[in-house]
Formats: sequence, C-alpha cells, structure tokens
Amino acid sequence: MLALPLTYAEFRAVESIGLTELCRDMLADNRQSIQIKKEDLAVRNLERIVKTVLIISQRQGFHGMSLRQLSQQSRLSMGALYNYFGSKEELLQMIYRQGQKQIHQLLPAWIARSQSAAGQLMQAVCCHLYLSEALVHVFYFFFMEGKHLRGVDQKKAVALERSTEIYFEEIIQRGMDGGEFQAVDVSMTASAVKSLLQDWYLKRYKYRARKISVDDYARFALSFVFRYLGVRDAATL
Amino acid sequence: MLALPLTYAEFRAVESIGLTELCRDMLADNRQSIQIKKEDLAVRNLERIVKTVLIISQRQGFHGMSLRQLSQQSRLSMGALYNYFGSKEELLQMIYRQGQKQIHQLLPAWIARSQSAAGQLMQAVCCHLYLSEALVHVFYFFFMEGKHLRGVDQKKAVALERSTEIYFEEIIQRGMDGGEFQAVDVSMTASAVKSLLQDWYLKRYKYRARKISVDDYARFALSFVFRYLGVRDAATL
DNA sequence: GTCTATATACGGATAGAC
DNA sequence: GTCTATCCGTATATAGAC
Repeated sequence: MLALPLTYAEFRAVESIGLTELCRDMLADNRQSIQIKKEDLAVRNLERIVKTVLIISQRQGFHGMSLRQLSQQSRLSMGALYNYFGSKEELLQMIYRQGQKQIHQLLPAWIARSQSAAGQLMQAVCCHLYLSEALVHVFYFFFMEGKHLRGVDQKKAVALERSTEIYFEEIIQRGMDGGEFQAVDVSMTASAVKSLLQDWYLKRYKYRARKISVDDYARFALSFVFRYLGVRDAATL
Repeated sequence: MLALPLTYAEFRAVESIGLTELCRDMLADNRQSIQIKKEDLAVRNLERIVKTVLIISQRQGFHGMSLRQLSQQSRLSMGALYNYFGSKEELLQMIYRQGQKQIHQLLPAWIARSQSAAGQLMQAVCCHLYLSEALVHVFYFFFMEGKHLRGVDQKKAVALERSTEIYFEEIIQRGMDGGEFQAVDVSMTASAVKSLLQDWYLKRYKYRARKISVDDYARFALSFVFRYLGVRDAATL
C-alpha cells in the first residue's frame, strides 16, 4: 500500500481553503465595484450568491441560470444582487478569476516541499486532488463553463490548463533524467495524469456513491502512474 | 511498439459512421414528427441543423444558443426549423438519443471480435476512441450537455455512462480471473480507462495541436493500462 | 442596503402568405 | 416547403421608494 505524503485531513488543517475564504478574497479583489461597505455582510452575501450560482450551474449550466432564479434561491432581491456585480457576465468572470488564483498559488508551493521527482509527483497529485476536493463545485464549474468564456478570460483559462500540465511535465522529465523514472512520452504521460485528476471532480457523484475517499483516489492514481513510470516500490517512498 | 488490432482508417473503411449517417437514422426514428416528405432534402437539412447545433453548442453551450442564431448559421428560417423539431428541448433529445444508439450498437459488437481479455480490451479501447473520433462533436456535446438533461433522458445518460464502464469492468475481471492481468481494483481501473478515453474528445484541440493521431493515442492509452495490468509484452499481442 | 416596480430587449414558438 | 411577421413570455438591468 502506497503511503501518501499527506492526507486530505492534514492538508485541510494546514491550508484554509473553502468558499468563505474564496469569497473574502473575491471581495478584496473587487472592492471598487462592490458597493457594500460592511465587510462581514458583503462576504456573507457574496458567499450565498456564489454558492447558489455553483449549485444551479451544475444542474443547468451558467447560461441556463436566470438571475431571477439566482435571486430566489439566494434569497437576495434582484436589486441587491446588482450591488455585488455589474452584470451576469461579470459575475462569471469574478468567480473564474478567483479560482485561478488559488491554483497558481498552491500547486508550486506544495511541489517545492519535496526533492525527488517521485516525491514531487506525489505532492503535486495530492495537492491538486485535495484542492479540487475542497472546492469541488468551483472546479466543476471551471471545467464546464471555462469553454464559454470569451476574449482575455478564454485565453487565461487555456493558459491555466496548460500551466498545471507543465508542472507535471517538468516533474516527469526530471525524474527520467535522474533515472528515477523509466523512459516515457513526457507530454502524453502528463496529460494522462491530468485526466485522472480531473476525473475526480468531474465524476464526484460516482466516487461518492462508491464510497471512495479522496485519499483512496490519490493512492490509486499514484500507483497507476508510478507503475507506468517503472517506480517499483512506491510503498516505501 | 504496441500493435493495434485495427487502425482508425481500417475502422472507417468497415463502419460507415458520420453525421450524415446519424442524421439519416435520426430521420427514420422521428418520421412521424418531421413534416418534410422528400427523404434527401430532409436528411440534408437535418444535417445542416445538427452540425450547426454542435458547433454553436461547443462554444456557448446548448442553452446559450438561440434558435435565431441557429436559423442564421444554418441558413434555414425559423419557420423551416420547426418542421424538423417541435421545440428546442426536443432537438436536444433527438441528437442525444441518436448518439446513444450508436455506442450501444457498436461497442459490444467489436468487443465480441476477440477472445482473450487483452484482445478485448484493445478492441474496446480502439472502438471507443475511433467512434469518438468519427463523431467528436457529438461526443463532446454528450459530455457537456448530458448534465443538463432532465427526467428520463437524464437517467438514460447516466445509464449509458455506466454501461460503457461495465464493459471495461467485465473485461478486466475476466482477465484477472484467467491470469492474463495481475490483481487490481477492477472498478477503479475501468474508471481510469474511461477517463483516458474521454480525454481524447474533451481535449481534441490539444491533441490536434500536438499532432497526435487517434492511432497514436490508442497505442499510448493501451500501453499505459497494460503496464498497470502487468501485461508484459503487449507488443506481441 | 434592500426592496418592488418597470424599461427594454430577446427568447421560443406560431400563423399565414407565397 | 419555406419565408416573413408577429405573439407573448421571460430575460437582464435599472430607477426610485423605503
């Protein structure tokens, strides 16, 4: 049995990640366009809004969600909503940009905590899975709605997708160069790893139904990839 | 280098799969609700409609597509459109149901062409990849819009997803029982295979940019999985 | 700060001319 | 069979009362 460098519980104890924190940052980054003065109130309402957006979008897509529906389910009037964003499109962008920041901040930091390529791969896989677990709805939203963004935001979404893949490419390449991993197609392997990680939040309902925890999944994904990379006794890493 | 049981070119030569064929079937299955008498004309227009729906939906989602937009881009008037479907919702269902039929018909037939578990796994992976290559836009549409279906169709979508996974579970289980594969978690492994197959049509742009052909991808995916299953010389299969 | 009421545009859908 | 014109509901967004 492969030993994880850190469990989800440990991760959560160290990093404070969640919708509340996300919304606090969101408020800070959009202070000029959000009218509300009282900090607490603003964060609380913003969280209600974002949470509702994520839930409705998961079922109907962001396009399919009307602001009336959002207003009813978040129990904020139409007028009140417009104190928090200028337009429906802007709301989409706000959520999107905030989520992107999280990944950019966390992933490299956690990778740096290990020296060996195998260790870094474990850190990266765990960090990505745990982050997507803490913010499942956000990640799911990203995947489904990212394609509907336009202009600059569209480019940023593609760039984010690419940049996380590059982290994996670099680790795999370093592992091959250092003799830890056997020779493989680096970009294809990184791509496969990414697809496994995405499956976790795209098929959340499935894994929940089967009572697979994120720790279970991390162990499985890592052993799957390590075997391909020819890492014999991943158990002792 | 792993030898594929069949290439994409060979697959296409045997099976006639494409949007035209899909639309011909679609017309046959909805003969009562489609007003148009002339067979050829109906198929041609239906294909224009479906093709346009898939393109617009890929960018904006089905919800985000207005029928006016569909009318303009397909160069059929609003009135004409309504000769081919009764409502926007019905159009979605028509496309969805037709695509489902394809998978249910093809996958089991191709799997049956091989005896060994390893052989069946190759057949299943190739068939799934080639089918999704022939109908990329349809598969992409399925994944993105399947979540927005309601009622019976929602259930059917989940059932389809599950049924293809079961094909893989069965093959892997049989391979383990027969000693061809080493012991693994069957459901997790099948799930991982499925996620690799989905990546092909979900990230089509990426692989096209990198000039990875579907044959390349099939070889990679199979070698990745075979190594996990402990199949030593997949090259000679 | 939050609400209700409303302006304005756009959505799906249909009727009826050609 | 196809088109144009139009109905009518609902969408986003805003103004102004409280």
